[in-house]
Amino acid sequence: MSEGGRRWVLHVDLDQFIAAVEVLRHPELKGMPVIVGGRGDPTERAVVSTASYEARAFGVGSGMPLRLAARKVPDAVILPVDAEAYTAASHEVMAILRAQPGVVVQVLGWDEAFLGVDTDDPEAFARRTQRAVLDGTRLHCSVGIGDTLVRAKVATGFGKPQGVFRLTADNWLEVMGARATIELWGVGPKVSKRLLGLGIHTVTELAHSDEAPLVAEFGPKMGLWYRQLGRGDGSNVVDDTPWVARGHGRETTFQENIVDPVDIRRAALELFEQVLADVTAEGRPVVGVGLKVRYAPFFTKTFTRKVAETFDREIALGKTMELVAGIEPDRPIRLLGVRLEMALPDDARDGHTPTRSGW
DNA sequence: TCTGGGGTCCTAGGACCC
DNA sequence: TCTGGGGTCCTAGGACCC
Repeated sequence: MSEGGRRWVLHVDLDQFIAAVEVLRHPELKGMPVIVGGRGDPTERAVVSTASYEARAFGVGSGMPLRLAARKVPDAVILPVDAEAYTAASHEVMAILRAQPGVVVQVLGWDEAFLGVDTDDPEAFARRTQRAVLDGTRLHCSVGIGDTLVRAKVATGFGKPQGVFRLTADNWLEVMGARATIELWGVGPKVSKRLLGLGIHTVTELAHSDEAPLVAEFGPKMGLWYRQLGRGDGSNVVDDTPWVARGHGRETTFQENIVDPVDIRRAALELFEQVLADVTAEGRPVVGVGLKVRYAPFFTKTFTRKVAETFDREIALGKTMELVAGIEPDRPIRLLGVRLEMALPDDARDGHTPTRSGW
């Protein structure tokens, strides 16, 4: 199966995936600004899931409030999120990726995956993979090539759209070194700010930083991890062990804030039943319950409770309602979430199941 | 402009035990 | 009044990703 050659990591990322799937089944939308989000109603509280490149040209991006996006692009076609359609398209793409010769596939989400492959010509492999995905699904993708997972993941951004880009130890600092740390995968607004507080602005500065201040600021694990991230170093192992969910949750944003305890209890109960159905379908005992409350205007609180390992609905429900009783009275609530943690299956408890950080 | 919904993982600090 | 050292478990909360 193997082509020989050295080990490469490829990161495959579908271009404007959700919008592209919508255009495939609504061909008349091709070339138009398409925005997918919420229930497709820009007067509701919701955010943008994906915008087509035509809409992005107006400054619309994922995570932006739908209301604002609609104002920026008055002519946009706004569609509701259709998770089932995207899941189906995703399965088709992943099946094609797994069919590539000699490849190990680790799925990261709806629209992206790592591929591990031994080859002397990763660019050619990437191009063949793009072709196979396009022929099989009519979807375009970009491919990052790296000698580590981190470098492959970051490389993809330079390949978009429809391109291929390679990042290795040889060109990592040349390409990334002068950039701000927030451009690293896993560094967000908070961490980049705290890094600035340590005098670290760029990727190069992070890569060459002393470990002591990083450890003092972020702890022994994350401190070292961030420096490694700055170097692009880390694992190059693509792990196709099936992902095992740690839990399931449901949350809902109320179009009108709620404050009445009766409404709160009813909403919590409804969410609980939905999550319980998801968890029951997996057949694993519940080991914890969690509640997430977003008070208006924007302040989030989470509570968790451990539950004796149980399948018992009443026990889990009782703990959930204990948490509900702790909600601050008289404060308007805009979001409520219920989450159930599940026991890991026996064969996954010894750390065999992959984790999503730590590479 | 006003911030979804689904997740994961890490850390701090308190309780408790020996 | 001043109070060890080590460990585990649990909860709350922070941060990030797609």
